[in-house]
Amino acid sequence: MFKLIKKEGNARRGEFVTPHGTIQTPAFMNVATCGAIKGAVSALDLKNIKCQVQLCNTYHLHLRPGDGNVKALGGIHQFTRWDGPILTDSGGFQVFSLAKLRNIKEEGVYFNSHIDGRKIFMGPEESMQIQSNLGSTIAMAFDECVENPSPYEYTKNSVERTTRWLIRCKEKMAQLNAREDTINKKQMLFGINQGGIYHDLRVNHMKEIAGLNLDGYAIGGLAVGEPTEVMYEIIEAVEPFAPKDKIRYLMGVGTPVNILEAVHRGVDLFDCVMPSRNARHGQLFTWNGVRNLNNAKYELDSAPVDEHCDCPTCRNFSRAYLRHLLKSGEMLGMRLAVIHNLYFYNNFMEIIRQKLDEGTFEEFYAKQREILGVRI
RNA sequence: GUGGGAUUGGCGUAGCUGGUUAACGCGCCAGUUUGUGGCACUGGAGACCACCGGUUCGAAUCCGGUAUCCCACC
Repeated sequence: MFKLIKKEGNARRGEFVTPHGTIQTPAFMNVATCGAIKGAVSALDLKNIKCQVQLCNTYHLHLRPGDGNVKALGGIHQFTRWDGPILTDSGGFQVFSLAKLRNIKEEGVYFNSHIDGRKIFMGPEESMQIQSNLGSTIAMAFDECVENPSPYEYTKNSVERTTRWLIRCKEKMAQLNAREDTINKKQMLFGINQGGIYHDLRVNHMKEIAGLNLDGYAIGGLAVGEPTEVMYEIIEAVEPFAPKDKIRYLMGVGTPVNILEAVHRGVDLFDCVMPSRNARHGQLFTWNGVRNLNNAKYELDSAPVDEHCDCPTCRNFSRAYLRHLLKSGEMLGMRLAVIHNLYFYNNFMEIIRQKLDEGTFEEFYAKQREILGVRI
């Protein structure tokens, strides 16, 4: 299902074939946690911003509107009207981000709903059942994303449990895919590497899960507070042990520079809330660096956000207009900003693929890593 | 006309039994945001406390007057 087309150093150009279409990699997944990209962006807009794949969240959709309802309405593709690939995050990250309301046991995790406080339970089987009901293209294994920093012993025990959970996920997924009434009988499953900042735990875990013949391999538990250098080191440590013939996904990352660095180190797939969240707060990514549109200097600036951008926002609207809309709290301001940032990310990935095709990625990497993070 | 109340950074207010750098919200300015509980979070600039005078070691705070505004009554 994953075809490695070309390599330049460790950087990989590939294709990931799914029942909902082929993803050209490296690729960025557009985050639509509750079935919509925050900022009033629908599946119809995704066609115009070079989106290949979107990411929805198991935990959030389970609570609202309920995975049973989504299944009754034909599944997440029919529901959101996006017919391309959809990856569902397992709810594992919510174990981490809702830490104050959780109780982790061998069988799974007891949460309190953030909506009404009601007690809910999610384990590997429940997560797979929910993701099967949603009918996503790719299901993520149910894992624990340990907070950073965590003690070695805690992390070790957690990783071992995450492995046991992964085996249960795989078994449950096989059962569900064999059922008559399953929406997507070819639902894929990705495993998730954990181990905090401990290289030996990371490497051992990756070796262990590499033998399970999963559809893809994610690196989780990074970009959760550790220095970016530590993140890069862990990618370097783990990469040699990730199967060469499987797609690699770095969860939750990151800035354009982070992505560039990770592609350089052999990662194929990304997702991050940063382009959408930062857009809503006025921070826009451009080829010259990062712009804060709230800044007073844009009050009379009639240029587009990025002169080198062909997105619907930049083709039509000025920095001054966007600044005005954002300052006024108009929804349109967020929408136009989110559209720009997601287009920038998706286009950025397209350019990376192009450079890999041409064999000029390393040159591009060396130049852009100095530019993309600067504030302008 | 009489009585009562008000006047504090751009706006709305707190502080008023007198005591070091006058507080808060909004706005403004800047920064943060990494598998999205939250259109968020952090920081900053900005006020001779309406004006004039008095009491006091010391007044945004007490007293007198002036101005403007609000309410009630005639």
